[in-house]
Amino acid sequence: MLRMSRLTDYGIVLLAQLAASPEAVPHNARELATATHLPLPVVSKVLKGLARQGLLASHRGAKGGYSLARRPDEISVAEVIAAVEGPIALTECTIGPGHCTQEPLCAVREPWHRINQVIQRALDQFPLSELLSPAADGATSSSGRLDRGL
Amino acid sequence: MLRMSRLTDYGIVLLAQLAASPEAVPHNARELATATHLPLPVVSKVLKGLARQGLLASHRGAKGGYSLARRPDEISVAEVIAAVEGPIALTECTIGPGHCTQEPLCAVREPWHRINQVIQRALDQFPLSELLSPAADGATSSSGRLDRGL
DNA sequence: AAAAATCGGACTTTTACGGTCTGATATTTA
DNA sequence: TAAATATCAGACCGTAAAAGTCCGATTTTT
Repeated sequence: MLRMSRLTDYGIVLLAQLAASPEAVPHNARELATATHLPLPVVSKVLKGLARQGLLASHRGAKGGYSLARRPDEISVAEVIAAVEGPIALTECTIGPGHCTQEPLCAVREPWHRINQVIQRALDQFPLSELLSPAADGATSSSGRLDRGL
Repeated sequence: MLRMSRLTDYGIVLLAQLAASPEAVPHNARELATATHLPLPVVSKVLKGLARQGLLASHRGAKGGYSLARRPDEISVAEVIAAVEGPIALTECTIGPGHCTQEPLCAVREPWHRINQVIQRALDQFPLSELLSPAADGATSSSGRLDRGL
């Protein structure tokens, strides 16, 4: 299935939500949870991770929350994936030496590395800004816009 | 980690092994297991799956075994992945409607679909035959093909 | 008839994912 | 200063999927 962790998907959704909101005002986990219809504890966990990896700036205390650390066009999908679930590596040996017991005998290690690079490159060039759905256009810029219309 | 199932890796290794040997004669599971240093039951399981998906031709009985169903340059990495672990789908909603409860509200479903296509296309154009040749210009040719059609 | 294979599937074990919870710390507000 | 509201760090657990094993049936060759 070549699947990506669901947490990563949540991460993308949350970042997209933040990117869609015009102001630089931090949004807290509760807000984002209701806006995205995701359970609060999960949202909290994901945001924590993204903040630690430097994709989000966190502001503690009352009136605190999270805001994008960079502009949406300067954050790539590859970065988000790597932030949530570690480096992009289709096989274990792609991470680095010593992860696979068959390393010395393996014939396809180097080719896998090439394939991995292809994907890495594709995701590197996919900025967060391009994730904003064309259906939701920016005309509704009056209020917080944290409500995605039901 | 964006990781791929280990079984899929085995599948690639096994197919590469078959592609490397002068064709015609079928190779049985035991042979391939010793050649690739993988446990026999696993090899057997993977080969079965690949045969069922039409990537391998199976020959039962004594002197039987498996052989490639097509030429190595006519089998793509994408096909192998799909054969072992189902369709390439980064998120559940990529498989088809009805897999994700948040479908109607989700803002990033369509963008994910685009990303998925990028990867799909890249893997589609990566033939098994390119897994054998020791690189050289593989990376450049791959990046040359890497065209995100948006 | 015997040997050597695949075939189909059930089965067990293990890992890791998705999700929850709690206590500590920082910041604002009254 | 005290209370309220956040993030922060991490442990914790249940389930599901992955990884691997095994067996009986079937097919083919010798």
